[in-house]
Amino acid sequence: MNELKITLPDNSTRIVEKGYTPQDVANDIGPGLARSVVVAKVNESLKDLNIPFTEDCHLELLTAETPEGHNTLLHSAAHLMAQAVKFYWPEAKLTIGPAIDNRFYYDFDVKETFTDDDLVKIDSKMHELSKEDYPCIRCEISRKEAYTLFEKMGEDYKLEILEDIEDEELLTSYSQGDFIDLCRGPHVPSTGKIKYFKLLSTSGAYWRGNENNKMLQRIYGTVFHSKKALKKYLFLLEEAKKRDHRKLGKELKLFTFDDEVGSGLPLWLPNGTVMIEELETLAKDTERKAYYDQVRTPHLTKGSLYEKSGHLEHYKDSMYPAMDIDGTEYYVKPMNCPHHHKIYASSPKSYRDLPVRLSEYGTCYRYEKSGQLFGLMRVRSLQMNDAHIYCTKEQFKEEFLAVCNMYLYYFKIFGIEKYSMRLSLHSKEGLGKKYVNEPQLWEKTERWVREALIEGKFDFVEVVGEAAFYGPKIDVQVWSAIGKEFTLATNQVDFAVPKKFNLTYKDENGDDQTPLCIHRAPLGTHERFIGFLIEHFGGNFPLWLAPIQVVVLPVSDKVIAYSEKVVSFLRDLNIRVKLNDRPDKIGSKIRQAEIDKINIMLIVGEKEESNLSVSIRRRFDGDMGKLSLNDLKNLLVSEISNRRLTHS
RNA sequence: GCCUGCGUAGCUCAGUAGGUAGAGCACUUCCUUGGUAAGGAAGAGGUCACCGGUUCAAAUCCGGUCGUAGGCUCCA
Repeated sequence: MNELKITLPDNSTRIVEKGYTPQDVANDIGPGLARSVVVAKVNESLKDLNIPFTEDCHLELLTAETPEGHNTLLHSAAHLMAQAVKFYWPEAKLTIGPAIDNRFYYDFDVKETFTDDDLVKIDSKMHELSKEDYPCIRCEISRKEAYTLFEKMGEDYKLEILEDIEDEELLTSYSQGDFIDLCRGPHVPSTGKIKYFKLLSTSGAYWRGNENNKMLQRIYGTVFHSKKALKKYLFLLEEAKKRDHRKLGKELKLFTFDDEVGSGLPLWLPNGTVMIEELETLAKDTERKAYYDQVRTPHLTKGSLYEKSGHLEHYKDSMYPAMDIDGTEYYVKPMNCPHHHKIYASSPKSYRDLPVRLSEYGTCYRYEKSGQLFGLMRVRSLQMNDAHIYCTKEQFKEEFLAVCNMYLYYFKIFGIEKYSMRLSLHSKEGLGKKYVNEPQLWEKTERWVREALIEGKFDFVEVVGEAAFYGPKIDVQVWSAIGKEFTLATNQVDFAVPKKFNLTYKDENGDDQTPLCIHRAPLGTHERFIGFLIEHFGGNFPLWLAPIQVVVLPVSDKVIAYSEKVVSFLRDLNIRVKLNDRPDKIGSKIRQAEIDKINIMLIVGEKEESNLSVSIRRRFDGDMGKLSLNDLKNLLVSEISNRRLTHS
């Protein structure tokens, strides 16, 4: 049989001779596709374009505009970069060079570190190598051949990688010019396909991501199918920097850090404090409606409490060291749970009392290592929107789902659409170490959580080895403006600690039972949540959340008295209003208000004074004409009390 | 914690064959009373992050500390 049947995505078929390759098919279809195709999908698996067909198959020809094609291009660009690095640093040892979200990197073991000048040098060498258009040649090799080859080349890391590859797996190498790498592929057919790239940054990175291993030199870069797409990506990176909460936090005077206070310890300025207060008000309203009770607990606690809870054992390194008080060790609290357990235990409980929902906006302190600190997203003093729900097994599902739905309720208020729910599970290897050694309980609670999520129709992904030490959890992941991933909110099941604290309730038969505990923080920490909101809104907060809601701008000194009346009228309505009575022109005052991202500007002159009105100008909308004070009141009060989203 | 940058006025930044500092904005005062993104003038403001070293002389060179940026590792 010398003929094969190739089925294309539109279900059309082509009969080709044996020896035909995906690239040949692309050439037959047209020169445009022949040029832009980077990789083939043959019966659902990705293959190089120049591997001949061996059987009848489905074929999809992918350009770098598709996610999988882009991935292949990124990966090939990593090889091209490695080739350029090897040209200048022949002694550099290769490790790994994968594609990641819109970028690629390659880790090298080199004596010196790469400088910005080196990047320029490597970049231009890459362009040369691209112009040479070396074919990327795939070669199947035996384990022994691979071992001999890479040993001869002195590529120690490749030898280590070889040892980890399963015996039966097919080994392949890829070469282009005089560069050769152990790689599974697939790759673009030749280096000429890699044209529109830019090297972005360098950094250190541990071999195999283990901090006990040697630190390697990493170079990040990006590549796209067109110059336009590359420029667009670089532009987006620049735009993202403008939304960075650290930059906006300074510009909008929300928070600050001071060397003499200490790193990771934010000082909340008046504007930022307003936002915290608004968040707490929202949380209190929401929790009151959901039958939570608020509690308060101290910042200091004896070490024995954390020994009992297991926190000292699991998190001692990230707790502030103990202070000796009259011979007893005390710690500043890194979390509120043990205190809430003690509140639960302060009086006997019946099944009729459950669920018990205790909430607190407590400040905790965690000794995050210096390198982990990141603006408001990772801090050492944090205010948690915390609560613990104690319930029976029968109540668990409903309570758990109610918490998940509370997330969604909040997300709707803030217009948060891009997030991902992660079901974080334990790992078998971690039992007795990272995780409490209760294999059956783990299985059982993980099943409950999974079932609850499915029943509640939540989309989620499961990740092994990300659970809390006492149980599985749901983490809501979001991304900061500059692309860092963060856990914004968390919902955790605890089947272990209530037992350690001897928490009980009497069931219908008068027997003691241990409640389950749900730890939840839908608004995470105020620090991180506000950091996220700053970037989410780009500093243009909805009116209810804005530190300064309204600014009154008198056209001249003649109307200052009337302006002050407008201000006190609004202040009496609990609206956060400021008066700009500086002797500047109105244009200058408007400009200042725009820079401060103030939502509503009220322009007041003699015309307005004559009929007790104001001229309203809204950010993004411009001049919106005159309004009577009463209409103004209705507009503002309705928008604020409904927590309306004014703009995205 | 680790790797590599960086740290000059409140903010954004200039300032190298080492010779004790400059701009714009902001701030203060005065003039201007102006209608939807910058009116004008004058003034004040810095132990060049901190500590130590080299030197006749250090913002500049070297070492350390602290802070910060990009990553790595970690995150109850």
